[in-house]
Amino acid sequence: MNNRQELADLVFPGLTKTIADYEAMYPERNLKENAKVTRFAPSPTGFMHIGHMLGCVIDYVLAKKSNGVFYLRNEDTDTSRTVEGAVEYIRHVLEHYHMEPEEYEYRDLEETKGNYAPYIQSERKEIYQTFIKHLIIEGKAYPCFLTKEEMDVIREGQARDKRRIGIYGRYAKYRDLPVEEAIERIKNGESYTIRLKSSGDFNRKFKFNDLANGEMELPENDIDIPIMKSKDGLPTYHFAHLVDDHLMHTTHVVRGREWISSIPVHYELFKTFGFKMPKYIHIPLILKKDGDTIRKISKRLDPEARMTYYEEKGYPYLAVIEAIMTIANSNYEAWREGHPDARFTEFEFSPKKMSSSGALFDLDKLDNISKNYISHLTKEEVYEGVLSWSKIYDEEFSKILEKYKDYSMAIYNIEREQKKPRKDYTYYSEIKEKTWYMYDEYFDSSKVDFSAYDIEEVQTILTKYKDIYNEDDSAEEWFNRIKELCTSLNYATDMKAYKNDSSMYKGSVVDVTNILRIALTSLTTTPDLYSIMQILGKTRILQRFDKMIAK
RNA sequence: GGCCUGUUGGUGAAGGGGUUUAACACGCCACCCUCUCAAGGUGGUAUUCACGGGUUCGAAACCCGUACAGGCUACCA
Repeated sequence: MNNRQELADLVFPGLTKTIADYEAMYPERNLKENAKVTRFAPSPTGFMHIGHMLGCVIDYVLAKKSNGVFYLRNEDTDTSRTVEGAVEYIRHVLEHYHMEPEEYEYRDLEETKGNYAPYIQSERKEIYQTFIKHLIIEGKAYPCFLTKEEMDVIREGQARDKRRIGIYGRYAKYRDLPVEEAIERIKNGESYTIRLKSSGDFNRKFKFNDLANGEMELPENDIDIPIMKSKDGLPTYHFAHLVDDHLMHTTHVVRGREWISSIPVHYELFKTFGFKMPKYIHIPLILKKDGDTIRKISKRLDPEARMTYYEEKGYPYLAVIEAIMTIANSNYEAWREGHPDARFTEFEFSPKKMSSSGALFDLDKLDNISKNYISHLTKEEVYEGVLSWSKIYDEEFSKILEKYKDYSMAIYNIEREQKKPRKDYTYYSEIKEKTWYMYDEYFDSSKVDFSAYDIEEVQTILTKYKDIYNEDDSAEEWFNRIKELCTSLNYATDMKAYKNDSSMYKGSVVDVTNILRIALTSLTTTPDLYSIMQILGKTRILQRFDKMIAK
């Protein structure tokens, strides 16, 4: 038994499997050629960012389009940051957006699916340790006894001397410590971390091809990065990435641009083990315009950074995905025009076409997409959408919706079933604001404001209109009747004539219809009045008129 | 300080040496249509691709500098 073996056994006693054992346990996936294996691998911090969502959607599209696998992995190696309920929240979001992973592990449900389990990193500790142990035996990793204070001193010194910061070269104090001495210190109970014994040369460059950014030239890593933490023996992100994506046979890693600077580390790690690197797609950061400056969207400052924002507002989930796809590939919109009914996963996503600089997430654009999307739904779909939204966010309104189902659907159907439907609902939370006056529960005649008009004139018009109103009128008959009323009261029916010489008239049809509109809805702007009156029905109409006349 | 990566309109962007007088979409503005809105229609919205040099008959596109912006530089992911 050589010394390094003794050290490895001391650090990791009782590990029974080898790397080869694990590789045998998790064999190649049996997939068609070019099938992509992607993963959504969030840290359970309890919230989800629009940037995470971008990555997640890309992962999903890549896998679905190629008949590959999209799986969920819980990256909880930082135990101090894990938040209770975070995984449940992620599950909720994936469900809400209908992007359920094919492989996952939900501890709370005691439910695991997939042949590469566990999918929770904290449950994979022994696997990582087996790989690290191998490195120690090979002399490619070593225990480091640097304390936090010592490292602070090193860093400050490096900063002062304008040198690169990090534990490398002569700063790696323990990389060449005699193995016996390391064994001795561990036996004495000293705290240590395991570091990679880097063999890279910072002055040497290597070429790396990123699917989104193309080829880049990066310096080799020469930093002895920590691969295992002293606190709990869990690996750092870099090492978990190596082991998991190797064993789970991930083909494409989608992650934020901030990871580009870690590529040299990952490159060295994969090279050290002789594993094939997955392909990488480093996606742009999502930026936001703040006054005159553009900055990274912030979960603290920008409510729209959090995915909860979109649910609370009631954007249809597919509208949000459409907006995200547009950010991902700007040719998506053109594709969508040609394939109005295709699912977004049919789109051939091209990493090369991603913006390499940051992407501004434009809420105006989202609103437009969402409006368009809602306008093309059926009245039943809109009803279902508002109902399920209001059940969570506006219980009172949901009761009303349930009570007046057909009536509500009729409202949503105004100018809907036509080639170019109305677009006035941007998200579900807005629907109540735009339709409340249709419900007697919300409409209040005493709050109708006619101060812009002469009240006696209003009452005359309403009284006269009541007499001629016929609920069976067609739209044309309805309007003709209003015109007749106009003529008899000296209001212009022809807008051009009225504009030419308004002094000849008391007002125009616009005044008359608006008076009717206000009396019935209390608003000056509504969708087509005829449709509204058809839906309100005779009883409600007469009731509302009478209340105004009596005032 | 070091290492990377960017920079095309109000926004997302297309374009990778000459059909670019810079596509498309959103936004904005004007007009038209019109019972108010919404929608729709028509037109407008970068004489120019951060700046300075160079290569070339020709550059937004290729090369070199500069400026600016962003990321990383943790026993966080």
